[in-house]
Amino acid sequence: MRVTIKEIARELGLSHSTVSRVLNDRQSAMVSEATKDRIVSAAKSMGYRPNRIAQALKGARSGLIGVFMPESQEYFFSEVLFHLRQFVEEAGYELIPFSCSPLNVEERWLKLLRWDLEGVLVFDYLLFADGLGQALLQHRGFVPPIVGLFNPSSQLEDFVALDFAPAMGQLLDHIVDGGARSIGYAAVPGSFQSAEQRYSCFQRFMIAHGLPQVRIDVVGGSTLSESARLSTADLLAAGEGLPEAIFCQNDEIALGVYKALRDAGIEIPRDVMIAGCDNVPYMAYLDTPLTTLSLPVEEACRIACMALHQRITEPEQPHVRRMMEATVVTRASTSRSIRYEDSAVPV
Amino acid sequence: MRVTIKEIARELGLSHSTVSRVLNDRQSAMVSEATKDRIVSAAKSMGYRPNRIAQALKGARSGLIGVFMPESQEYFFSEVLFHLRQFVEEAGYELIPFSCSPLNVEERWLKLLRWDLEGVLVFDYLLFADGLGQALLQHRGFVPPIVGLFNPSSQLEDFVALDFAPAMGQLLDHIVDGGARSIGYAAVPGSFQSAEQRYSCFQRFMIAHGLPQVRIDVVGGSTLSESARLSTADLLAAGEGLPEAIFCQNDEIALGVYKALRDAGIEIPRDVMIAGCDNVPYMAYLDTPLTTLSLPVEEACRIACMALHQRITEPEQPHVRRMMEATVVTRASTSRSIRYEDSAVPV
DNA sequence: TTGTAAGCGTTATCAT
DNA sequence: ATGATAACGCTTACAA
Repeated sequence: MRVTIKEIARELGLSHSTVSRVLNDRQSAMVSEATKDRIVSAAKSMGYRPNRIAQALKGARSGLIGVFMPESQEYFFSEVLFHLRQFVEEAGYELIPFSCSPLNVEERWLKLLRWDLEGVLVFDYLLFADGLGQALLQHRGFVPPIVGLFNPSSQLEDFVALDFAPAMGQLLDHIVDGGARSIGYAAVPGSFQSAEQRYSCFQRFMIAHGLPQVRIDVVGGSTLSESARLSTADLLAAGEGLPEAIFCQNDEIALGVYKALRDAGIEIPRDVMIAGCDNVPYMAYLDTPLTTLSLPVEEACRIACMALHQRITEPEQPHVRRMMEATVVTRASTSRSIRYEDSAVPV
Repeated sequence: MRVTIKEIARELGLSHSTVSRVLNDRQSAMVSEATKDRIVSAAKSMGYRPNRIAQALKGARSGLIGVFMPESQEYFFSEVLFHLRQFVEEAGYELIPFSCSPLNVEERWLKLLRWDLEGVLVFDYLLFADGLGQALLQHRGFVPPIVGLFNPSSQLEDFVALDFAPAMGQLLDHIVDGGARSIGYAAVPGSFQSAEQRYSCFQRFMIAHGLPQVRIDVVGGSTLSESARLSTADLLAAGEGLPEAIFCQNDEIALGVYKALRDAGIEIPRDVMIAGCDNVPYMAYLDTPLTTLSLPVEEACRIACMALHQRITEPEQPHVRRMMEATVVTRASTSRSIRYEDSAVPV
């Protein structure tokens, strides 16, 4: 059996409240040194460990923070999870991730809410897809503080999101400067809002510059990279000619496009330039390193965790609606003349 | 405030036990249809959600399973976490990850034990480094069922681990068949047991075949790939000559080695063959796709979760000490003649 | 300085 | 068919 404070109390002939006092160091000031010592050493020798479940039930603090996230293997999500865990644990909470697919969002969200979490971090483009989020948040009953992640048009009161517009502009300028006229946009059709923001940036830029744009739909395949490789191979087989540059919704897609082109003997960036998004570290090690948009993921996670912690401890603080900017990491895949070694961006 | 069964009871002029009965569908057989309906609809309209913390405190089941894991950004760990979460959630639990660094293993382990988890999945080479694990498990007090992950020499009663020996043998045969004589082993010095198993396989093979071996220590740098790239570049600068093939402890290291060689104008596999370990999917998309050892991660996670679930529900079952075999994924980075498209292994 | 008792939200065993 | 009550392990007024 588990060792409880009652056990210790019984063993020592004390009451369990005295034991609790000492072990929590709450009102232990007024406990005699003698009994204090007895209790501490008994606790140690008996292997006492406070029961967080009981503490959570009693007190206001459960010490748990939830993450509501898509069930995805993309590098981006594991990177985010890594940093969130780091910051949440630093702040003395434990992080409990709830993943969901488009099919069970509501079920999982309700499951999450059962754990009386102190706060929740939400990839909220997911929650708000199809207005589902509105419906969910209007579920009656208490909902803990929520901080939204990475949705620039978040409906939530607190959120941290990314602005791709400036970086997209710089990147497209750089690509056009390099001599490309027609530019393709490779993406999974029907994507989420944060991705659509990138697409509308792209469209506006192309129209403003009077350049021809091509949409490359990434479909089929088992993984994102594989989908992209196959879709690009199909495009090549169709023989309709390629755009002179391709911007990809993320680095996984860029990798598949890259591979399909290389396998077809197409030179990058000479024949076609490629750029991705997310700055997946592996992409810097390709024979032709990939230009990409870099997201301040760690910093965003830090801010999100701080915001949540603050909302938990001081509920009346003003909202946190923080936009952060992506930056361009120019590498060889878009650089026809100079070969940039790494992340230096000549503006 | 949160809606509780007491609230509902008060609202309806019933006792909270009746409400509980109905909402749990336990002894609700003997509750009149009328009140049953009233309770269910009241619960719905008031937004009642059962409090898992209270349920956990009362009953035996907390519904929580912990993962004790290193604080690492390697792809392998996020892959494992992804699959564990999937299977654990399928079985109706929630997964709560506890990451730790070598510096705070004990502290984190004790934190974990406070959550009266129903079971724990442990990367136990971590727990058992320096005999710490033995010490930890001998902490007095109740310890929940534990299943060890990926440590072939696990001290735990239940574990799932990987056997690299057959795959290592096949891979080295394949490399030697391809014409390489001297082979390097690139690794971070002072690694864990499961990595050391690979190294001793390598050593035995090389000695048995009378071939010269080179140890390449991967040190410095901020990420594993970067360490490997720098270490390899140093080796090249030293001008001592390279081995004809290099086996790398994992794919991240292989990627860094690959990049250093390519940047130096060295052809792969013509001048030097490279192989890695872990089958990180990105590595299949390099200009010269990387040969690697593929681990049955998903299957191993499935078995580990099943084993834990079984140990929880039927504690008296026999131990699960399951070894699974890695397989060779032969790709172009070790294939001087034929270019293998993907995973086909000609034995 | 220490003990008693109430209560957190449940479930479960009694009564009624 | 329903209600009263105890219990899970803990914290915390309040009493002694």
